Amino acid sequence: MISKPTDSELEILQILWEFGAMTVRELNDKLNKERKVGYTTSLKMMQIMTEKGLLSRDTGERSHVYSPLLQSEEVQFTMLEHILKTVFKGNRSNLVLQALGNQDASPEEISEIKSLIKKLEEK
Amino acid sequence: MISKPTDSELEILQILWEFGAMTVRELNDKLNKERKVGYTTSLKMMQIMTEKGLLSRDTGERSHVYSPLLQSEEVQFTMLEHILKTVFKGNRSNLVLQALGNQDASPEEISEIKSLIKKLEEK
DNA sequence: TTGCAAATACGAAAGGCTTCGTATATATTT
DNA sequence: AAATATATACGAAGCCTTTCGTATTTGCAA
Repeated sequence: MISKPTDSELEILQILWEFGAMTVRELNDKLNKERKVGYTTSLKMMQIMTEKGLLSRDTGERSHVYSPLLQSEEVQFTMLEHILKTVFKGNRSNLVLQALGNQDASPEEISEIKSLIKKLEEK
Repeated sequence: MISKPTDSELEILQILWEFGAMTVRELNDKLNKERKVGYTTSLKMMQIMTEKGLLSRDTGERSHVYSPLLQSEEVQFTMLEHILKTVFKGNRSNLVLQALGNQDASPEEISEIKSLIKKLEEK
């Protein structure tokens, strides 16, 4: 069973998914473009995430290099299934409707979604 | 700004959304059909949720009656927007695709969603 | 080789969540 | 009225998350 990362952990995972494996220094720099975070805070987070099995690290060099152990799609799936149960009582269509409808989904987004559905049907 | 309830809080909100306002005793009974929870645990949770503005309570009778202050749709919206940002980098179509595709969305569900989209377009 | 810079390790504080025990108040029953 | 049952109030423990300070190690440069 795949764990549900915290928001702070997701912040870190997002960066690793986008840019690939990197050192604490590199990740902390990227994080600091969003908000102020101390270096040792990032370090500690990544160490804990490694313990938890969210990241792996290569200690070959002095500066360890961290990689995500989960793919973004796996976490997306886990998170969606979780709120599907906890806030949508398992009603998948309702979730999609809410995702589509109750706000500013542009016509472009909607048509993109329609074509995705078409592809899905062809399988 | 609407808060993001915890999983335990959602458990309680789900029950209140489904069955309407009720006392701690009633809610605790329903909760205990799912898992073992002490009465004072439910009580404390509901008191805290009241402080937070998630519930209101009527103290007219000896047994206070609690009601949800947020509608289920509001929370659904908040939760979805949150994971849209944190795990989908704002890509709404991707979220919908994941909700639809990477699993057992039945043909019935898909066609239901298509008709929902049609309605959405007509607005 | 001594000193400075940069990295990791570690501990711990602060705050939030969940759980429950105990105390107290209020009804109900005998 | 006394005993029992049922409610709320309150405090606190245990755990997790986030943050950072300090200590230690490692590499590089003067």
